[in-house]
Amino acid sequence: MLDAPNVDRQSRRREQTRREILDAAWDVARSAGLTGLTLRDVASRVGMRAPSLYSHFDSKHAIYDAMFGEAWTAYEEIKLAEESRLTDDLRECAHLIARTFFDFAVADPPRYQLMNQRVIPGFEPSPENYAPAVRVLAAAQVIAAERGLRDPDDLVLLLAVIGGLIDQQIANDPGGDRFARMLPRAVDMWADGVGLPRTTTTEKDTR
Amino acid sequence: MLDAPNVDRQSRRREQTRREILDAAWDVARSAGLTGLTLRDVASRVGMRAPSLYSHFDSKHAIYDAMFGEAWTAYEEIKLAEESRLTDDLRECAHLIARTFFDFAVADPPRYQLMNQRVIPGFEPSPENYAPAVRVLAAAQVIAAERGLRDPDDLVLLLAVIGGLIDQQIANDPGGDRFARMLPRAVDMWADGVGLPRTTTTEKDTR
DNA sequence: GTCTATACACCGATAGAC
DNA sequence: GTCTATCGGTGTATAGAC
Repeated sequence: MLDAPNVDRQSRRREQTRREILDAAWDVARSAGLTGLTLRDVASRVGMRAPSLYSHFDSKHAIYDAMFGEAWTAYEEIKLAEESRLTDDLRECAHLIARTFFDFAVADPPRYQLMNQRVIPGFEPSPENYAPAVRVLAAAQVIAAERGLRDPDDLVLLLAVIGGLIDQQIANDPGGDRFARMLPRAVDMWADGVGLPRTTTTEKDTR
Repeated sequence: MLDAPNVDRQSRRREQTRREILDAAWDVARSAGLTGLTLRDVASRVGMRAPSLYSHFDSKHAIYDAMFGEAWTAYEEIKLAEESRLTDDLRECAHLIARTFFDFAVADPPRYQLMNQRVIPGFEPSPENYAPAVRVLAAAQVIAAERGLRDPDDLVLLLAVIGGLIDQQIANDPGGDRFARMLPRAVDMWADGVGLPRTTTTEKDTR
C-alpha cells in the first residue's frame, strides 16, 4: 500500500503540471492560431523541452482533446451560472443564451474553432471530452422544452443562427461588432418563427 | 520584340502547369484536409519535386490564395447560371440561393473552410482573389434589393443562417442530411422575419 | 515517474547546378 | 524550369540520467 498523502501530493503535482501545460497551450493557440500551435512553443512556456510533454500527454492530439473538453466545460459552467437569471419566457432566455454564447465564442476565436469546427486534420474529440458538449446541448434542450418548445430541431436552428453570426464576426470583422449587433434581430426572427409570443417589456437587448 | 505566337504558347503552357498544380492541390486538400496539404504531396501528384512549385507560386500561401479565388469564382459562375431561374419572388429566390450555396459548400468541406473560415494561420486572401467574393455578395445584394429587400443587413442575416447550418452539417453530420433538411424552414423563418409575403404555391422545397 | 538528449521523418523554403 | 542539396523547423519515438 502506498502512503496516501504522498500519492495525493504526487497526483496533485501531476495535475498541476497538466494545468500549466494546457494554460500554455491556450496561450500559444491564441497567439499563433489553433493549428499554429507547436509542442516546442508550449514546452518552452512551461520551462520544458518538447519531448517532456509526452510524460503528461500521449500526443499533440491528446492536448487538443483536453483543450476541447476544457472549452466545453468552461462554457457549461458559464451556462450553469446563468441559469439563475433565466425567466419563464423562452424568447428572453434565447436572447440571453445567444448573447452569452456569442460573447464566449468571439472572446477566443481559436477556442471556438476547436469547439465547433473541424479544423485539425485527423482530430476527433474522445467520447470523454465530447461529453460536456453533449451535456450542454441536452441541458439546453431541457430548458427549452420546459418553456414550451416542442421540436428539438428548433433549438438546433437557433444554435445554427448564432453560429453563423459568430463565423461571420470572426472571419469578416474580427474585433468589431458588425454581426454582434444583428444578434437580437436574429433571435427575434427565430422566436417569431417557432411561434413564441412577442415579449411586451421594453427590456429587450438591442445593443 | 518577341515572337507573339511563341509568347502565347509559352504563357499558355505556364498557365496550364498552374492549373495542374491547383487541381492537384484541391485533390490533396480534399483527402488530407485543408491544413493537411503539403507541397510535397502536391508536387508528386503533378510529377514534380516540391521546390519546383516555386517556379509557379511564390509560396504555399500563394497556392491557398489562388485556391481561394478559384473557389469563389466557381461559386460565382454557379450563381450566374442560376440567375435565369430566379423569379420575382424574393422568398423563392432565397430558397433557391440557399439550397445552391448549401450544396456547394457541403460538396467540398475544405473548399468551404477556405472560403468562409479563417483556418490557415497567417493566411489572408489578396485583394485580387478576394474580389470575386465581394462581387458575389454585391450581386446578391442587387438581386435582393430589386425584389424589394430594403436593409442590406437582412441579406447578411440570411447568409449567416445558411452558413450556420453548413457548419453544423459539416462538423456534426458529415455526409448526412440532418441539417440540410432544416434549410427550407430556416429560409422561411428568415423570409417571415424580414416581412416577405408567404408564397401561396405548393411548390415550396421541403425535402 | 520526470525530464533530457538524441534521433528520425517530415515540413516550407532557398541556393545553385544543369 | 526543374533538379539536388540543404537549412531550420515540426511532431514524435526512445534511451537513459536523475
